[in-house]
Amino acid sequence: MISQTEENYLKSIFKISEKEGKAASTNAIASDLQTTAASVSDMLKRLAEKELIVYEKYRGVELSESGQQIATQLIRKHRLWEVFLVEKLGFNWDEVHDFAEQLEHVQGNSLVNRLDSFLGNPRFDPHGDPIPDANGQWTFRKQSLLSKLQPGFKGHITGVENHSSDFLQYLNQQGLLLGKGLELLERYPYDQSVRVRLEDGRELTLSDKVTQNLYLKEA
Amino acid sequence: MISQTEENYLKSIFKISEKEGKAASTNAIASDLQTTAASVSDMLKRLAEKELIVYEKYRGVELSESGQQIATQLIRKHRLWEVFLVEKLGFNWDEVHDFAEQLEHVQGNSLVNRLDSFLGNPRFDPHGDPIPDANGQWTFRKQSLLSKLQPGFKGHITGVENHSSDFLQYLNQQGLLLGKGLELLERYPYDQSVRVRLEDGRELTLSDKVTQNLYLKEA
DNA sequence: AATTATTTTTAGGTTTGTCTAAATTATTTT
DNA sequence: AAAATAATTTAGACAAACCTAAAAATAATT
Repeated sequence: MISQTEENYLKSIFKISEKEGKAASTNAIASDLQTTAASVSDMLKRLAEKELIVYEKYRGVELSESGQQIATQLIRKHRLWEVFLVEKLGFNWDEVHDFAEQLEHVQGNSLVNRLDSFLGNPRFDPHGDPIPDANGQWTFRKQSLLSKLQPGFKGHITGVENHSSDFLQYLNQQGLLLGKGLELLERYPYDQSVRVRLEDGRELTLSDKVTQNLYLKEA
Repeated sequence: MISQTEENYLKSIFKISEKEGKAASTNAIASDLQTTAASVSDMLKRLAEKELIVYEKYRGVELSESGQQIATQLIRKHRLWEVFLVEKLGFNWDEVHDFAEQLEHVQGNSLVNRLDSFLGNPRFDPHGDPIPDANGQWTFRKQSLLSKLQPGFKGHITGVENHSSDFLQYLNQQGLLLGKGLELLERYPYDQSVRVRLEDGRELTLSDKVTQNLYLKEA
């Protein structure tokens, strides 16, 4: 058996390893889970004993095969529940994270698999993040940060890098929702802000802080 | 803040007090929660300090006003999730208890209230048990155990007393589902078994063990 | 290379929830 | 009413998950 706390550690290690592309450091985990390095050190010993991670003292930590499987299924559950909360219960995309954080710990494969069918086997969650299937397979998608694209680019919004509710609410206000089409008109070198035209004809100026957190896919 | 364990104690005390009609004993709680009397004694002290229960040493325990509110909301959540699992995800009524037992601990009023709307504000769960509303109000319904009814009675199935999956699966097999109409033809005094005719014309003999666990309402 | 700074681990302690065994209180039986 | 039985509480321990403070190891700087 694996506790909810242990599950959260595995998820955190997965997330950090993925982003950094290398073993997760004790401090990075502590900061992600809002706890102390000492607590993390403690826990890593336990997780290593259960062979959920590969851990060398002072050298950071990576998930083992079984740890990776568990983390993947947690992310699957988290994101499917987010789809449920938005699609079926009518929550906004900035309101669902905390609920999903709890729901992902509910045990039982038949539940998550039936939920998947009920939702029509969605491949992406309300933030555009991919949902692994029951076998842990990911759907990949070519998408680029708006900050990396050139004027003249036409495409639609496919995801966000920053998931904070502040940012999501800002996007809501500006009508920058998932799937929305837009064209990149111009980039101002001075502050890297950009001018875009939405599919409804509206024109907006977006700061670099926005463009660095918005993913788009070519039309 | 209140832990999941504490929540389970409150629910157990609620259930026992309701059934026995008096304060819950330490032993009854221990047996219900599959733990020891010593552990219960420990926990009762903590719950009393938080004023969630009214507790007099050696005299059993009852819920306080706030304890009762929490227990009621837990039951509300449990039963609404059961409706979801059966109505939306297609589970059988004998498969949903363990999932609901986990889902009931998910925190956040907006979730349960939106779930309630999504399900069409059901007043009864898949076992016929009433679902309290957001204010903790219960819907009452006149229903009688089949064992207490007289030959000639006509009505339909409204609930079960025993919630074990064994019993629920037996009812499934016999087609004795919630809402099914039936007529009580005869009771055999020797073993208190009864002969009934279902709405589809089929006739069945039911043992006292069944009739003592099946609720009916007059047509 | 030596010193300084940072990161990580260890040591020791707290809280929650559990247990067994022993002591105490309540209830039932004789 | 006394004795026996049952129920409950206390005492003392343990594991999980956390903490602070101190020690040790690694990385960065001079």
